[in-house]
Amino acid sequence: MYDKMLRERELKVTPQRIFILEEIRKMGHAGIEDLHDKVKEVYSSVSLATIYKNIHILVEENILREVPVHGRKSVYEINIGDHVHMCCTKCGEITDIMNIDTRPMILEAERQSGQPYERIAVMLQGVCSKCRNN
Amino acid sequence: MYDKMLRERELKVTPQRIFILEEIRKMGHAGIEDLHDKVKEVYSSVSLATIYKNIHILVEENILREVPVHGRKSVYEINIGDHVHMCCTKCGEITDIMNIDTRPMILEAERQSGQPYERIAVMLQGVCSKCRNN
DNA sequence: AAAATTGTTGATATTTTTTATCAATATCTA
DNA sequence: TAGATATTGATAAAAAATATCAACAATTTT
Repeated sequence: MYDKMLRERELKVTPQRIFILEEIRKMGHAGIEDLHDKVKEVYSSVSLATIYKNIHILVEENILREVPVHGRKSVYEINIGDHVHMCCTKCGEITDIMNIDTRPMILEAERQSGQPYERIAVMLQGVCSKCRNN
Repeated sequence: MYDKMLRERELKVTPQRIFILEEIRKMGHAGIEDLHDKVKEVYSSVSLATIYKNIHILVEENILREVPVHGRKSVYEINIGDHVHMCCTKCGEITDIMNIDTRPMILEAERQSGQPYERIAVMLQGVCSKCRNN
């Protein structure tokens, strides 16, 4: 699955790398430290540097995307294109909101400024339904 | 000007603090290190810790806002409420886009998820007109 | 206006986070 | 399967952020 993506970019298909990608997909959004912990469960000797190096190269190659978060460290997700994020101001959980079309906002910005935009990152902040009901 | 905002929150009005706020307003968006350099020009002995402490408390008190940026450290701006940011992928400059209404997107998200959102942060990425013409 | 109170500053130490280095090893190519 | 090349893991180094605390400044109280 990720094999092909890596090969296309001439990145070597190592078990650690595959595991990192699969873990991020499972987790949805993962921080460096979370990831390191998860990977260690299987590759107990994995170095933190390996996590950093992989995250960097995978973001550079557009396989992952960085999601910067207010007040804490970035998390990373599989690059599935632009979409809206929500961050709970109480528990901090980050979730995707997939059904909001961001193109109208991009088009409006392009119309106003006369310059094209390649990407848009939207982060909504509020209390999630789980926290709201507790 | 910032005196009142600080007093209302029972923060002491120190020259360093005022200068930091005025400098951020002038610069539009400032990173910690930029700020430290600017403040040092006038208060040559200002400690980096003072910059950090002020940024933190001023963000907490909603006088400043953090603007997280992909691939680098956050910058900070005077809190003028939600608005769209643009970051040039070539020169890195961050600018405000003031005339895009973010409420429709918030309303749509609220309609879909049935939960309220207090804030929205939008970051557009593209090559700015200055870079485009060079 | 001086004294008391309280918060802030600056200096520095410490911690945390990230990057660099490099030999050993694993992946891939031919 | 051998050779070329990239990746890993260990660790050192650098960079970024936070904690500590005495001296000081802003504000409040008297």
